[in-house]
Parts: sequence; C-alpha cells; structure tokens
Amino acid sequence: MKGGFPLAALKYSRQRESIKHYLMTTKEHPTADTVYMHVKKEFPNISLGTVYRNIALFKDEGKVSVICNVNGEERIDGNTEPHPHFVCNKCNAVIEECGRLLDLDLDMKSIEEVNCLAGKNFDGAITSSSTLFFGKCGDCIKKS
Amino acid sequence: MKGGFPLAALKYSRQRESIKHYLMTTKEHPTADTVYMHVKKEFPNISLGTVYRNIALFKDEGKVSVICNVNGEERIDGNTEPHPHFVCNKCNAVIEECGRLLDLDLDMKSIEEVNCLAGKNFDGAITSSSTLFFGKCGDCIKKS
DNA sequence: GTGGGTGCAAACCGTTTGCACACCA
DNA sequence: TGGTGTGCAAACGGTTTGCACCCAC
Repeated sequence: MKGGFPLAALKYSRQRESIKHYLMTTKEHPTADTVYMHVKKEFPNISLGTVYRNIALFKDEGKVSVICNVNGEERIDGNTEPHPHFVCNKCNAVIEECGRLLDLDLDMKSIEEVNCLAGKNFDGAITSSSTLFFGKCGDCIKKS
Repeated sequence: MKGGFPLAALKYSRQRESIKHYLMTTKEHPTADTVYMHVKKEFPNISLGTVYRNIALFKDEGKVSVICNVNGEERIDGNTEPHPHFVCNKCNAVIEECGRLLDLDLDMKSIEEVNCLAGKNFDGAITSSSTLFFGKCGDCIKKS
C-alpha cells in the first residue's frame, strides 16, 4: 500500500463469492478439485484455474489456510486458527473433530508462549503451529 | 510372507546402500532431488527414478518417514520417531533442533496414551503424530 | 542363467500461467 | 471505457512408470 492507494482494486465476482462461501461453511477439508466440483454445480462453466487463483488470493488474505498435503493434494481449511487434525492413512479423510477433543488433553500452547519458550534456545520466530495425527479412521477400521 | 518364503528377494545394490547411508546420517531433511544430487557424487550415472524407487522402499519398510510437503516437495527424515519440526516460511528450511528443545516443554504424549485419551470420543486409531511449527528462521530474520 | 535393480525417457497429475474475452465499476 | 476476473489450454515441476540392459545370486 503506497501513497494510500490500493495496488490493485479488488472487484466483485459471483464465482469468488461462491468459492469463499463454500470454504467458510464446509466441514470437509476439501482439495482444490473438491471445491471445483462443488462450485461447478452453481457455475457449470467455472474453470479449475479460477478456483486455484481464488484459493491463492484467500491464502494471501489470511482467510483460509492449507492444513497439509495429503497424497499429493493440498487440503484447505476455512478455519485459520491453529488446531490439530487427524489424517486417515487409508481413505485420506482429514478430520478435526478428533483433534478438537484431543485438544483438551494435548494442549497446544499459544504462539506467544511457545515463542517465549523457544526464544531461549531458538534463533528464529514461530508464527503458527499445527499438529497432525495419522492413523486409521473408524469407517476404515469397520471395513477391514 | 506366505509359507515362510519372502515374496520378493531383496538384492543388494551399491546405489541403494549409498542412498540409505545418506538418509540415515544427514542432519538435513532432504528432498528427493537433494538426495539425488548427493548420491550423484558417488554414482554420476544414477537416475532420479532410482532415488524415488528406493525412498519408496524405505518408506514401506518404515526406515524413513516423510515429514511434510514444503513448497511442493516432500521432505524426508531418517528418524521415524514422531518429533516436532520447524519450517521456515521464507527459505523453506526444515529444522528439528528447535523442535527438540521445544519438546521438553511442549510434550507430545506417547501414541498409546493419546489413543487412550482419544478413544473415549474418537472412533478410530492413531498410529503416529507430528507437530509442525511455521515461522521465520534466524538467518532469514538477519537478512531482512 | 534367472530375476531383481538401474538408467533413461515418457507419462502422470496437481498446480500455475498466458491470453483473449467477459464483466464490474 | 478501463481494468480486473474468468475460461481455456498449454506449460510447469515433482513424482511415477514401462522397458531394455546390467548385475547380484
């Protein structure tokens, strides 16, 4: 932001609103392709490029975050607050219910606190953290 | 293993030994390409395919683990014990020194203990966990 | 000699990007 | 009308794979 003028004025687009709305409300942790498939119902002609461009935009704006790369695909989360996730090694589901519950016992200290602890020995700054649990989800256990 | 016979006899190869030795002794958390560049010094004709095939083999055998995907590239660790890592958002360095120190304060409970805690509310089985810290490393802070 | 391992190159696939057209302001 | 956003398709880059040759056994 130089001289008080925005570098590029952001214009409205129905496609962007639709992508944003889906990311903010879904309980899944979708891949770009899942987002594409979903928004395609409303905009049959939307392209994957548009989905990727808008996801990148939301990332820059801090509106969404990438949890991790599962099986070569990035998983997106509309909740940017650091919180644990569970990844099923079998079906690649990414669940946070488990994480939330675990959160109570396996406490993730606040970034400030971690930075303070790390500061004594670590020459750097931590800005966020994430915990990933891996294993087999209930559905996959039942099937086997 | 059926009838006491191995399904596929594993033959010795100097290339595989070299890759394994590098992964087991390096303090970096190399990408496949870094491994390739390193082993190339000893075997100038080695191919990336061989590196990828052997890394996949070690993964199956549980000899190495993939920490995470940083900037589209997988980072490999010869230490398969779950332990925290720090990823620099600027230069993409993956450090575990920081994690080790933090480990003392930010305790990661044993898998069994976590499974027990999770079991009350979570319909699945956790087999491993990892904590990733993101931020800016000391070198990148100095440069800016 | 047999069968697994390698080197090579093409194929794969998720993601990025250049360009012409569409649409918001 | 000016400039941003989109659709399309090609390009990109890390990873996988098919195949002929090499080498451990």
